Amino acid sequence: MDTQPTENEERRERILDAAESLITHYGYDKTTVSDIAREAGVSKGAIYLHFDSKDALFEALLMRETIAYSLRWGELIEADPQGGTFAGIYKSILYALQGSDFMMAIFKQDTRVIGSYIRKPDNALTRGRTSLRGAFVEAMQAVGAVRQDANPVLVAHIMDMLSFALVSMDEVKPTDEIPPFEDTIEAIGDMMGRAFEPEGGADSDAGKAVIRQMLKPIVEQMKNQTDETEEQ
Amino acid sequence: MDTQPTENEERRERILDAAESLITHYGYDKTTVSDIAREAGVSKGAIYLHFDSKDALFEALLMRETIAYSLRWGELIEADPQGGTFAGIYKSILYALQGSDFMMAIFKQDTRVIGSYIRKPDNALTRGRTSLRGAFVEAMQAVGAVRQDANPVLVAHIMDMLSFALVSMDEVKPTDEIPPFEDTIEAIGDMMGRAFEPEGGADSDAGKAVIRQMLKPIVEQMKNQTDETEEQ
DNA sequence: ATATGACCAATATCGTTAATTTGGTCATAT
DNA sequence: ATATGACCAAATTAACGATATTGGTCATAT
Repeated sequence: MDTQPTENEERRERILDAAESLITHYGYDKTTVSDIAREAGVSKGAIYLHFDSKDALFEALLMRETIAYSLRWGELIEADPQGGTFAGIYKSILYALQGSDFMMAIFKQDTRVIGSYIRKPDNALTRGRTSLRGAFVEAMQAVGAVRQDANPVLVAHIMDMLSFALVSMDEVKPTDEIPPFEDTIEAIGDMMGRAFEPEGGADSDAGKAVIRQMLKPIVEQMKNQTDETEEQ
Repeated sequence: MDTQPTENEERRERILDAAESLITHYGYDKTTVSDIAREAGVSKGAIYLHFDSKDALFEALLMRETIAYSLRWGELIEADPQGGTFAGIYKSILYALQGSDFMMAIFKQDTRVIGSYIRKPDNALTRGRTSLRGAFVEAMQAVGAVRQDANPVLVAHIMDMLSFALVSMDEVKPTDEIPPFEDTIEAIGDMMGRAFEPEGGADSDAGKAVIRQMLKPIVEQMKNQTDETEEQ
């Protein structure tokens, strides 16, 4: 149970770093395993000591980035005293996208980045896409952070729509007509607060508790993931 | 100044009908001029008596459908006593999309439908995409139908995001996880009302006046369009 | 006058083969 | 033990002439 990464773990991370950079830049299809090996400064064979296949490498990257992304918005929420309100949480979820072109590509299902991976049956993207957000809205409603008369399914769907549109509008409007990322997120947060939070304003701490509860399995899954790696 | 359509106008409409059906179904590239002629029951040469080129035909179709779409939501607004509120107007704008697969494809910039047309420099889709909605929100604000402290540009952008996402979510989520069109529109309308209408609730008639004013040039353009056709 | 469809140049698609690249392996070196 | 990169079968891409299709025209028929 050492906390500092072994040489192996470090190299695994380097490979994933290289893969992330190359795939977000050139896409899954045009990025070859040799490219990743060269970029990571390891031999091609070494890649296969860590991952069963190119697909498995991509899935590991997806897993790592999803977890990192979740932890990132978790931290944003904790850092802000008012971060636990419904609007505050959603804003953090959107803000945390900033800087991760990879996660943005995943959110917009960018076929140029994901390439042929998406077409594979039973892939990690179409699988596991069970509406986690519906449950989140319900939980927020249960602690009084969301208006009681709001429909959780529809609120969750609007959240999905907005996060998708946030990262996709560059394909619809010319860039110079799109407001800055931060401005848009603030406007969305303001709107969500007015529309879905209860009259009196919501309790931030209750919301933070919901988030901690929801992040718990993710953090644990991260540990399992590390264990599995060491088995290989 | 006859009100009933001439034989020529009727045939022009038939051609556009055929084009709309074929293009929404098979896309711009795979729909040939001969296909349109056959479907419309006219010769290929006849098409060129009405339109300069395949591109011009597409642009005429786009124009016709945009005008028809605008008149449709205009009517929906007039028909509803509360249709002139900010939320009411936006709901009508979204409802009017229903039934027109062509307009939906335009809204989502569906490359399968639009095909190579979009790639042409200075086409009718990228041109004329000047933010009409910003002006609309400002006008609504001027008559007190939108909160004074709302940023018109950002409100307009959120409207663009939501309408884009409304017609595009089928590419992100499996169909069975997407709520019915009507339910989503109602939820969006409810949200927009709570978030952007002034406290006391807005005056519906003032909003209708704004809409009439905005539709006026469109209706006139429709007349001009008809005149131009007769010149050709 | 008006509409037609055979006709044409330009472009796109197809069929085929050759050449290259790719994911993945494994004998070898360290 | 561990890492390497030459190596391989499978798949992708390039090349390219043959074929078919397309947008657009115009002599002809009505």
